[in-house]
Amino acid sequence: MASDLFAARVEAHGLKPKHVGLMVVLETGRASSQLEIARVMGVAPSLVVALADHLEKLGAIQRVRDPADRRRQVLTLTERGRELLATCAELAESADAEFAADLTVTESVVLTRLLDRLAARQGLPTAPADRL
Amino acid sequence: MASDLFAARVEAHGLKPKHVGLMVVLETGRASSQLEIARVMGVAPSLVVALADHLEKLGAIQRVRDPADRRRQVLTLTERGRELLATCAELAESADAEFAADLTVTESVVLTRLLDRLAARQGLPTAPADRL
DNA sequence: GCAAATCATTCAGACTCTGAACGATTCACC
DNA sequence: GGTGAATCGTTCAGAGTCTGAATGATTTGC
Repeated sequence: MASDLFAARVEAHGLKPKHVGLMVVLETGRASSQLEIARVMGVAPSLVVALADHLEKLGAIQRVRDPADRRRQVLTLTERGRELLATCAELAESADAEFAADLTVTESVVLTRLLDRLAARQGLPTAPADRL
Repeated sequence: MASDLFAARVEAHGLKPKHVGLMVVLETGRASSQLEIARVMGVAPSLVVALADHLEKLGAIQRVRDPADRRRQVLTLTERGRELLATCAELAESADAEFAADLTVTESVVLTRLLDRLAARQGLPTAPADRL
């Protein structure tokens, strides 16, 4: 619904919503290896490879072999990645704001609180990562 | 979110969410020719062809050339189609109910009213056709 | 040490949807 | 009335996204 708006805008930064989702996972420290990320995001590991390839090419993340287990690739956000993520957070907020433009303040507060509770119940992150 | 649940369940009836969306459009009389349907649903006309083909094969709709303009195909719901649609409506409601299981009654009422207003503002049908 | 399991990667393919053609029909206009 | 432009449905090739099986590298269990 409003995610389409968000998707269109992050595209200007060379990103798809799933790329942002991956960065959110990294930022919140919910996973570091690619397989963990795949599980958290609910997608196939092969897709994480493609997403990480792109993010690495953009300079948003770093891929480092875990010295303790050299099968694992440890992904970390770079400074550039954090900048990008901050920009995307702003885009998400403004998209939400536009979408809920004709709600009163109290209404929108009520709405976001209800949705947060539903998201939590669903085992999802409470943050704006519901746009994968 | 909850639409995934809905999608999985209508699949048991040989339908995708878009098929249900098309039937809702017919039921609400918002369009009859295929091109109108495409515009209302926001999809390409060629997709409507495929959706209608499938629904016709299931016996849910009828395709009749408009006598007044023989370029147009007029789609109408059959009795079987109305039955299917009723079943889908139940599925949608139960999926919603499960999804909002741990909300109080007043909370869920507030939520649906807010979402309805947002949908209306967006020019969407107020009905459960937000699952396209 | 060696077999089995684990992680990342590649690749083919399924699925959904779009846009450009094309045939049939209707409309505008002279 | 007749002709060219527009409209509707349809087909088809292809883009985009995602999955699952196969492969290679590495680690773990025993």
